[in-house]
Amino acid sequence: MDILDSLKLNIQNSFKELGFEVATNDIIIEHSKDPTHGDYASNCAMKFSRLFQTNPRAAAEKIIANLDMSNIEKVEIAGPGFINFYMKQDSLSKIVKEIIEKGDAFGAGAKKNKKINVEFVSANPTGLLHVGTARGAAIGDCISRILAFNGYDITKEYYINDAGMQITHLAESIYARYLQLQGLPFELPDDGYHGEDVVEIAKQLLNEKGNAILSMDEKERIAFLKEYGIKVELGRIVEHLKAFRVEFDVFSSEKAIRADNAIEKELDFLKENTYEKDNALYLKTTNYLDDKDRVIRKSDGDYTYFMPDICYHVNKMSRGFDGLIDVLGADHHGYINRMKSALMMHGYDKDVLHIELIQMVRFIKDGAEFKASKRSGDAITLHEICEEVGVDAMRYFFAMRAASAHMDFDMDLAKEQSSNNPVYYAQYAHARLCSVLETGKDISLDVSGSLLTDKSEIELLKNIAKFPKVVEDAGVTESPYKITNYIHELAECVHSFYNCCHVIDRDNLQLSGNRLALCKATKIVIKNALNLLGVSAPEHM
RNA sequence: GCGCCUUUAGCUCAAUUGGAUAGAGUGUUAGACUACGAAUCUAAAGGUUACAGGUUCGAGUCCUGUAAGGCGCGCCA
Repeated sequence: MDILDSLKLNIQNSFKELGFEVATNDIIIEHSKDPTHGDYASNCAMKFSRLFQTNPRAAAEKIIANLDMSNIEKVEIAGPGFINFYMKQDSLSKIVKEIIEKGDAFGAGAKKNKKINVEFVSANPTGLLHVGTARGAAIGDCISRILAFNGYDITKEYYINDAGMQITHLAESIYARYLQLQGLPFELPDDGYHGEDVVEIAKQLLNEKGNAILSMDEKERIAFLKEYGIKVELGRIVEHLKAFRVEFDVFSSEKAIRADNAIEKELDFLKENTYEKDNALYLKTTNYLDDKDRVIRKSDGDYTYFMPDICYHVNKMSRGFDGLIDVLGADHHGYINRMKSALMMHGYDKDVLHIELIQMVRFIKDGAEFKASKRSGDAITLHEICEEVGVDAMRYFFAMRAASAHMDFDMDLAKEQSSNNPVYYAQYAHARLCSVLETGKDISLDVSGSLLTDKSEIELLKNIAKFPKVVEDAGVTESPYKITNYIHELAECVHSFYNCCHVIDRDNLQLSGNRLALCKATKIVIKNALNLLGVSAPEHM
């Protein structure tokens, strides 16, 4: 059992002795920010002072009197009624052994036996991924990794909108370029895609098929070009995402979802929640969470985007997931309540679907906002920026901030690849530890940690010990930035320790053995933490 | 006009979900290698948490109002 849990239990037992039942989750133990407040602190005396019908400090006295002191050096009551704990050295240092034993698994949560589906990116395969989608890709992937480490069964899914108008526009654009390449008269559609990538596809098409496309009738041609275009575009997207260390378990196609009359069946299921108005079919989402009913079938007979998406979400639930997470751009926020409403019509709780909104990224270039548009083809692609900035820096940068925070991406700074980038700070700490361990590889490790008493060593011990709690917190709040904050804190401790404690001293092998073991344990934690972000932990830089 | 998000140090962001003196990075200033990696460390300076009320032992955090910015508000996706 880790040190925080045992403290909680200790306090809980003390309450029990006094005749009060308190849940472990209601007992909060904090890491003291200020060393004069001890190693850990609890506000339980203040929080539960009502139980005691006395003031918090007097309540604290009673709680303390019933504590088991075997791991505790001393206890103090401070301020309005905080209880500050000073731990015995060995209760802090035993974490070293535990981490080294658990290795890659240190920090992982127990199996939850819950299946969670995380859908993210899901960009239309109509062009290269641009940097705007990169934030969603990074955060979606980090959330998946964090939840998996917490013990959930995670399926990462990409939804391909291959049945809508956008794809038709893509097909028309490819055809226009195809005509152009052969010197024939052509016209780029207004709603088309004007990027260089479409020209590439047309060239490839010409190479493979020659002028065979010309002889197709329009319907056949569009169908063929849609499929052809999607295959090429999606292939590139997948390739670039892979380079960004984002890989999906499942690709779902809108076209496939629509097959087998799925929409009609769904409509039939929903029929009591629909009504016709002006020849269009409305879904009564206002009966649930929405502020407005939504059209699902237009007056021309086509379905709106919402309709197949309902089928898609129902489809996901039917595959046995306990929860769905959609990572969407913040401009889709109007979408949350209508989709939850649709799922509620199926009897699901509104909380089975959790939508993580990713706020807009503003790109700054040469000190001014840079507007990038996909259709005009002047957007900076994910692929380009990865090559310039590096995948580690990109991923860390995006993970660093809460998804809900508006964020500026300074392209010039990012491209600078200077030591300003916080990812190097963490990676450097890891590389340094590796280097020390290499230098002292002939010295046998002492995992007891009994000689670790320096202030910087104690700080480091406390920090590596709290990793499992950080993982859990980042999991329940779906917040990768909590991992980056932690990594930074940890790296700070490492560098500080490194500067004031000389690790390898051949005249004092016992102390060296203690410190090398601490280095090894810390190295494991940094690596595990970076892995949750999909950032590498290099041994040399 | 309505809805969602945001407002904290010069700039970019945190604050253990209501706790102690609001913290990091960056930028500015002053120091530190004849030892394991100076991409580092040790300090200093920088704040009326947008504003006004309210809730309580206690508010950056919760409730109300005001102001500023972003994004939505389609039989588009």
